[in-house]
Amino acid sequence: MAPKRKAADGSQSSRASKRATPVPDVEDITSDDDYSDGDDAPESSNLKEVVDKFSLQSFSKKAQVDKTDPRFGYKDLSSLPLKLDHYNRPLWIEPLKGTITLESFSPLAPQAQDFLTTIAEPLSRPTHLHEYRLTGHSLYAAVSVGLKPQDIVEFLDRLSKTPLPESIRTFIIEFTKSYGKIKMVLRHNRYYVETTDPEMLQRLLKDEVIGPQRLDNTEGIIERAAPKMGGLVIPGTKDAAGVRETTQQEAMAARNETEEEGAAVNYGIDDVGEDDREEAITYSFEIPAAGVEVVKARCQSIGCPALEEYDFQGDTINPNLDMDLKPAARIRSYQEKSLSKMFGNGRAKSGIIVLPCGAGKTLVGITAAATIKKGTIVLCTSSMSVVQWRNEFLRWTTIDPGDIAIFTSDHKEKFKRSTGIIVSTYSMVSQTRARSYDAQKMMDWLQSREWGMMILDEVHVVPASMFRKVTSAIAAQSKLGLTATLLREDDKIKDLNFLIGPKLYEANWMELAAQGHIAKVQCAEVWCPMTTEFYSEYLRESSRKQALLYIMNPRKFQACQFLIDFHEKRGDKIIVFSDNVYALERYALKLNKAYIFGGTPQNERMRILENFQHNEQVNTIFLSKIGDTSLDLPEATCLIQISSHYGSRRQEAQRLGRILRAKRRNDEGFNAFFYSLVSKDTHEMVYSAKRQAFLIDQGYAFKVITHLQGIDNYEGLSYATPSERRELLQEVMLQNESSADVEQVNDDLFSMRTGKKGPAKKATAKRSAATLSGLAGGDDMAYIEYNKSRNKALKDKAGHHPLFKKMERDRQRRKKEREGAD
DNA sequence: TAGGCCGCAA
DNA sequence: TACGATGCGGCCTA
Repeated sequence: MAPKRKAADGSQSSRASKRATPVPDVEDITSDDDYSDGDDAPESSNLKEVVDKFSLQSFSKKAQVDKTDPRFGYKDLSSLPLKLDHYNRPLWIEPLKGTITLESFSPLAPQAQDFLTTIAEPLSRPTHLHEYRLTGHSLYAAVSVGLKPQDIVEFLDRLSKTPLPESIRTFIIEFTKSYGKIKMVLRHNRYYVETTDPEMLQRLLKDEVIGPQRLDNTEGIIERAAPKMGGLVIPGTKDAAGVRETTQQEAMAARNETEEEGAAVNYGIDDVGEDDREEAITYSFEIPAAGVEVVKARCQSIGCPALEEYDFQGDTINPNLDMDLKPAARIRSYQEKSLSKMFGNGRAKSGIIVLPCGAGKTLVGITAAATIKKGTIVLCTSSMSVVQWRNEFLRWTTIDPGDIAIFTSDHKEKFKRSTGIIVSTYSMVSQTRARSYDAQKMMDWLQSREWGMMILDEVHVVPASMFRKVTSAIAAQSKLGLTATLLREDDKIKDLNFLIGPKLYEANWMELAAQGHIAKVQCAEVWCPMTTEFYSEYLRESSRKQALLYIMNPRKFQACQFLIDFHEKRGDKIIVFSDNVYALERYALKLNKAYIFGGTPQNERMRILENFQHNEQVNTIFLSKIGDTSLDLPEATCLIQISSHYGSRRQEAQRLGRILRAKRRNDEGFNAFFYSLVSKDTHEMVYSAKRQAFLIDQGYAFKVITHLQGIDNYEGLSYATPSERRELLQEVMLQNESSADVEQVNDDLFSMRTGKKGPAKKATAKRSAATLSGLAGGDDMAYIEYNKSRNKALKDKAGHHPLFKKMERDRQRRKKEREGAD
């Protein structure tokens, strides 16, 4: 069934999801049957019915009859009547897809923007027009922070230029009717299914799966007043500063419900201006802990997923952790806003917070932990960030160092007292192969405990098949995912909705830059023409080798050299990124700069980074993709990208993130510069366009530079003469061969020995023939000699660089695999 | 304690 | 799309 629906509007929805952080359509909520446990055939068809009933598409069917001209795509609103004072209203609402376009120059825009980020998914936010979309999950997130459907409808109607389309109104009302109505609550360490809607309660009790789960020995249906924000104050906020003196003493003992009259803060959505939650009554019934998974799966499959909330203030069984933010610590407004989405009703909601790099994700996680004050487990991608997290905890909070422990392969600690914080890596926890004895003991311990919160750093890695295991392996009351780039090039990002929870908050990069929290960056794409020699080889080669040709394009090298020199003279600190290690090394050696790649030993890395940070003489470093994630980079102000991983938007965003901390310089209105060097008329252009999509949706404008001013009379430009370029080409072609297919090609070039026969080998031989003919000059001997010494140099290097050994190993292994397959 | 090996990610 | 280059973390061995 799912494929059929997908086929119906596949092209449109997939195109939309490529634009920005992809958002699942309504249909996605349940289309993956393999994830909801215990789904058998009749249930699935039932679930399809329900989902269809609630999908925006089905509401729009009627509207689709009078199809608008397809040339205008889905944004043709010409058939809708305009309100008389439409120029005062900033929203265009599209009835078929639920796309909302905001005129961000309207005076009402700031207010509208706040609201829209709550109820809809941001798709694209360039300077003048912002695009959002209403989806099931966005509405889910909206109701989970306490918004009422009427509020949403009213608000949209008020700001829309056209009367609110009926399809949208129905969608919101019908959808929210069942969505977010059910809450899974843990109170005094007992699990309750809770709802404010008596009808829903009846439906649940009659349900063949959920009904029997109800515990009989309890008092049945429990009625109680819905919780309010009460005395909860998020530490580090302005309110906390005022409240601290008065409440700290009591708070130290235990926060409890009697604190109702404490300095309550309105953490709801201020824009709506109404908070009628006081009188709400909730109904709940208890289920056994073992039934939680079953009930959650069932709720998901009947189209009304249960919100997971943790009533940590009422949790008297899990011991409290003695930890507070240091008095000096203040969190920023957007951090506070994101946390208020999480703690909107005084409980901890599970979900994901998206903040750009350098905007203080760690502090958000730490503040959340300091708010809950229960045992917390933090998971990171690398052991380096494990150490950083621990240090940040010690830096920002009053936690006793003995209460925070590290669990990695070479550090297996437990905290001293009854509760505390554990920092670990995903791979440590999701390991399926044999564990060392210590690790196993540690894992048993982790799994035997109940954690107040699980913080998932770089949460976009969680959907990977291995890492997703962690969510079930460890029992945590609430989960907080943090990431800068909620992006993957596969479609697994939607899995996060049921693995972790909805997206609670996504910051607007441009806004943070305007407020000075992150750097303002000038992005530029520099188009470097290919030299004729390189281009003719490029046209001849297979795609794998084309890549090396456009990376090693001499004009690109010159552009890089020129830009480095230009920015060094301005006093910038420059990072040059290259995914390709060969190019990285060649560029760096030629320009006499330091470079770090995977094979660089740890102490060497430290030495280079140290110098880059403090030594006035070292202003440029070259990094392989090691710099994308796993290096703690010092502040840089200029970034040049010479080669990158195909069309990965995540990588582009992550790299840009490396200069977002830069705030020193402020000439020309920019703090930092981001250059992407692209060889013109090659496939690189296509990738480059794809890569930029995310940043453009965040509002960045890429300036295209086709000619660098002043490069013509620049002294000492490399590869200025044709003979130098030819030499480079020769080198590249040879390196290309040996790096891509060393065994076979070397057989062809340097020995008379005929290798094993096979189709792959034949093709290689043909390619290398073409290569030879393309090289300048007739004296092949000369360059064979040259190549020999080059190989020797590589061999010598192999002594110091594990990479070269490993490369060789991998090559051998692949070769064996190929042969084995034949 | 370093380095080999393996599985995994995107 | 599939592919595959590069890198990482963990366990095991010398």
